[in-house]
Amino acid sequence: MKKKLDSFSKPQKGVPTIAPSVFAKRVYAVVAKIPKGKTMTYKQVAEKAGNPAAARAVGTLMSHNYDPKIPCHRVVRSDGKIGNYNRGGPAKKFELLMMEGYRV
DNA sequence: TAGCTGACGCAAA
DNA sequence: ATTTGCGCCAGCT
Repeated sequence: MKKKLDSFSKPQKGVPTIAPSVFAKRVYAVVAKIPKGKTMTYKQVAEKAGNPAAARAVGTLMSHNYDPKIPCHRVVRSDGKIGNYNRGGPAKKFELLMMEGYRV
């Protein structure tokens, strides 16, 4: 009994892993640093990542990122809206934010 | 290499 | 206050 996890241990090519770009790593680091109960806008994350105008790029990276270490649900839009979510849609994101203490 | 798309942002109407 | 258009960068075909 030592197999089974084989397919789970190795990197699956079917996973939409994003390119290991420098900017991407910056974004991941910033998002991972977001404190619980707080929310950052894509613009803020982009700015911290080093590109204040790469808000779109941040969203693109998040959409391709499925890493649980990246609480992308804490990243919201500057309009005050929640934005999108690749793990169940904006509804799930809304629940998570409320669960963590997000208030309008 | 060039073009299109996209979890955004902001300005103008 | 809401809707439309344009610009932005990164990634994919």
